[in-house]
Amino acid sequence: MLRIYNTLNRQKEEFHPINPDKITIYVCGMTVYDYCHMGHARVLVVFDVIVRHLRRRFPNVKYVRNITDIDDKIINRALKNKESINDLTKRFIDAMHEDERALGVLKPDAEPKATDAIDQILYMIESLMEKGIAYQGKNGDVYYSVHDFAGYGKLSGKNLDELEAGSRVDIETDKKNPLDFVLWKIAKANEPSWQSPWGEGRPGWHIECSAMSTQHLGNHFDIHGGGMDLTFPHHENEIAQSEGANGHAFVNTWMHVGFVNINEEKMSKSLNNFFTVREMLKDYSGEVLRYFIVSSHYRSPLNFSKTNLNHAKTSLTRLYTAIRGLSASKAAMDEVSQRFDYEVRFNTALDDDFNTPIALSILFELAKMVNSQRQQDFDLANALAQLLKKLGGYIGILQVEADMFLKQGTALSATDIDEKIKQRNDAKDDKNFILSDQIRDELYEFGILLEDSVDGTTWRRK
RNA sequence: GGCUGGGUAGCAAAGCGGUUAUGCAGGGGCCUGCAAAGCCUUACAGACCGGUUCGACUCCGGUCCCAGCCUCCA
Repeated sequence: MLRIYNTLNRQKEEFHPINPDKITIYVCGMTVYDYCHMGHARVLVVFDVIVRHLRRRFPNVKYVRNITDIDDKIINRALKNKESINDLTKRFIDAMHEDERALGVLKPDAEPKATDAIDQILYMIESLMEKGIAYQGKNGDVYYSVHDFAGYGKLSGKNLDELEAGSRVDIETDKKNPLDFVLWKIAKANEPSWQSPWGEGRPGWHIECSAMSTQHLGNHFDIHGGGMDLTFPHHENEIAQSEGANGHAFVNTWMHVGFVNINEEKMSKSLNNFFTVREMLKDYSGEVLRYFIVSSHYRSPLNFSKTNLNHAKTSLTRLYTAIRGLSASKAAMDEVSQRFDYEVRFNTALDDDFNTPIALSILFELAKMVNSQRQQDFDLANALAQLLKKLGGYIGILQVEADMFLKQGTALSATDIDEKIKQRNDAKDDKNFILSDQIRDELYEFGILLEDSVDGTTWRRK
């Protein structure tokens, strides 16, 4: 039984799909005006893990993750860079796709762009106008009237009185209420714009997600997710727009991913304390970044540091070391999967609100079993190693050859290393341990670690 | 000020009203020419103060501290 923490009710709930034959999930993706940072990476990886699990649990899952490609920040950045908006957004969409691949993130079933959804956006705004929930201000902008939607605040646990009491003085007199938000913005000179019944303009932030999710998944769907900072106002406003326009329950389960922190502080653009994915990929493989992300629960804060990234690398090395040189038939693997409870426990962990730390701990138990059986029962060790690799695949790790992971990124070529190993083994045969240790130390300086065994000497990067 | 979360061993990170989380690091041992890897073994927790209970890290109340949202943010 799958249980998911629902922000709407602030508790874990049994997941009851609207239609078990077709699970529907929408995640708010990037606004594409810059490279993905680790916070974006976390959302991408977390929902990748979630969707992988849903796909094993249900026959058909439709996963939609949008791209917001029109927005003030995009316009400003394009102006600053002296490039067209199209060039800018295309560049960062491509970069995002590269980062995703490095992180082992599978493609969503649909990846709609806001600029391709203008018709749906206009249609939705018209519905809101007809129902009297939206109005056009004196400046021409179209606003959503929060007082005309009864459920406003139900997701973020806010109520309008408190919000107004705490809100900063807003001098914008075009709005009836300071909390009203823009649905359609009248274009200024040289801004991209589309025709609309209210004048040339562009969509406000929030409406594109209501329009795209409805377009791809219908008025009512199962799961909607994003970073925790989207709870308010973005998701609150989406509910107001969609339920206001459609007169229908919008989303059953709202999921929010915790922040990536640096020194106990949220990583964010405004604090300028962010690290981009591609920056980190210079020093760490995408799989290490991915492991780092799944090593904590998705709702907990994730403290970003080199130390913690190194921990992730060490942990992953242990798992790869366990499966190194082992393989078994599917039949043998299926047999051990039945005989032991690792797979059941692994799935149970993921069923409990996608508890990846517990799932990982089971992988380590399995690794220990593999290692201890290597001498005792080699066939069993092989089969268990295969199972370990399969379970890793459920969360998108352990899928490259162990040697590739263990040897990647060394300064010396494999042939040079092999030559050194041969020299060392000759020295060892002559009992010249001073020389053999010297060669080993020399390689260690290059980040190469030697391991002697009965089958000979192997190496891996430190 | 209002509303959310959270404070777990040296570090990271979970579950759980009573039984080993897990990984790294540490101690002891096996293995090794010595290492590395691996195995066995061991120590180290639950911010503070009360309460409930036969028994609380786990439930309840209070105190302190931290983070986040209330403005663009994943």
